[in-house]
Amino acid sequence: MHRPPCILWFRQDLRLADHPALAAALRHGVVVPLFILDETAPGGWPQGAAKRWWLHGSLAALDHALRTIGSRLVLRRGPAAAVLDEVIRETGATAVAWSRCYEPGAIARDKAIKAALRARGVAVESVNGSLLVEPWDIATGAGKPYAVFTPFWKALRGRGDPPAPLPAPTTLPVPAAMPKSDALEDWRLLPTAPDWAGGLRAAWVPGEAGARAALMEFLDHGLAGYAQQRDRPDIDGTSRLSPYLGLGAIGPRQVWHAVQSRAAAHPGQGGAAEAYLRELGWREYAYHLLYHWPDLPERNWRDGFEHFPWRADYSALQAWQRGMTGYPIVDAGMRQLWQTGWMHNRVRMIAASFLIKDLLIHWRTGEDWFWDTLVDADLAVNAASWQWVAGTGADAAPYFRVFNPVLQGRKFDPHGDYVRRFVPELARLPADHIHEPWTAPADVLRQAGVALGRDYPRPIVDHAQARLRALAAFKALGKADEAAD
DNA sequence: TTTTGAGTTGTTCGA
DNA sequence: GTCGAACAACTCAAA
Repeated sequence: MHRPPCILWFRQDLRLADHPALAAALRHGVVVPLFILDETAPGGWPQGAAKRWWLHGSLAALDHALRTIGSRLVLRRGPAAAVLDEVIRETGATAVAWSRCYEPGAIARDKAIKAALRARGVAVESVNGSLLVEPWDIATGAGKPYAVFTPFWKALRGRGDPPAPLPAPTTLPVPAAMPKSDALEDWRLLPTAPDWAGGLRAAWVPGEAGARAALMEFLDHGLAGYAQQRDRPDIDGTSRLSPYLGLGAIGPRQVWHAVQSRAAAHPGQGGAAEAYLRELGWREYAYHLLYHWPDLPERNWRDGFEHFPWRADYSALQAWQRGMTGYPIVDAGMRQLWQTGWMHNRVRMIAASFLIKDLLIHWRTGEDWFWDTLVDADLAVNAASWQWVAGTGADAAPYFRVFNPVLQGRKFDPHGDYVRRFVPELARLPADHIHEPWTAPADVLRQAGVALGRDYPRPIVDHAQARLRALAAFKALGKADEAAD
């Protein structure tokens, strides 16, 4: 007697280890692993181009991993509810399991699907597979969501370690007849004409095995120096786990426990481990914010910015996007993003500050660009981070904090190696001039083969002036508020 | 209820 | 060259 199968609906949890929904599906006996490409998904944030590339690689890897344990991935395209109905009909499944998503569009979709399925007698299990803590499961003493990070982190950290990660199954029973599957290639998630993904392929191995390798690399070579070196884009002292966390090739509980056990074995690394766990805490906090303020990606979290005089300067925006602002650390970051689908965190702040404060362009414009170009594009993290830099967000930077791209470059890329890597036309400039080529003596420029305005742009704005302009605009905002009151 | 201390990531200026 | 203060005020979280 065959038991009816359970559909495991993969979404942003494309892995086999530490997968509570998979464990739940397995308790039913037979499992149909399903991924649905739903390009009509509600919410207004269709997956960006770089993330689609990442998705392709992650799905290929997941299918491969499933085949090693006797199963395979079923790919279907269409509205999620309709596709689920189809697959339920085809397989006779009596249950569906998934890991929760927290984007407002996904919540609405899943709620409707869950109600419809249960009304028809299909069991639904939705579980937490992607967060250390459910956003509704942590609150201030007054029972409200946290609007400041530090107390949020203290509360989360104070809970001790999250549950230990679950092992990956060694075998996955399949139904007698597996439903048909689309061919991944037919989904055209990869760019063609032109194929701009060469830099992404060189930089990344999507999928669960790639995530494990990145984690090991970080534990062996990044963790010990993390507290000091995470700000150094030339050294790459970060974990580079963000794209894997984004589609769930690895989960935060796995990362947490791996870091903790490494720190336990090397007592000197306790401080570094805490610094890193705190960054996981920021990811959690972004989800906390998005859940409780679902319009975080669209609207200023902090009131009073509705009438801020953002500039519409298309040519400046384009210079920023293309890495042609004339500020080497900004341009290096924007080109790293374009080429590899990722940017070092410190440089993200510098580049974001430049767009918002130096160019006075709306943070949503930057949010959109990052959404399209980042392989780790994450609605919660992206929105929370842009709002933080803009000063419109929770716990935001004070308005007078304006990054100076020259000082930041000197401080965090002291030899200029990061700039040299991504702005090769400046590669021969010596370190003491590489972050402000426009002040380099003529003979230094000549020897380095740089003619400003020809090989590399002059600065599109004067930072000192732009800073004053920003300070005045943000200050006027406060006054306008007072006048309105 | 009121009070109090605190709040990711910076820069500039003047002593 | 180094160092502390100013840059604003506000709101949050907890006692």
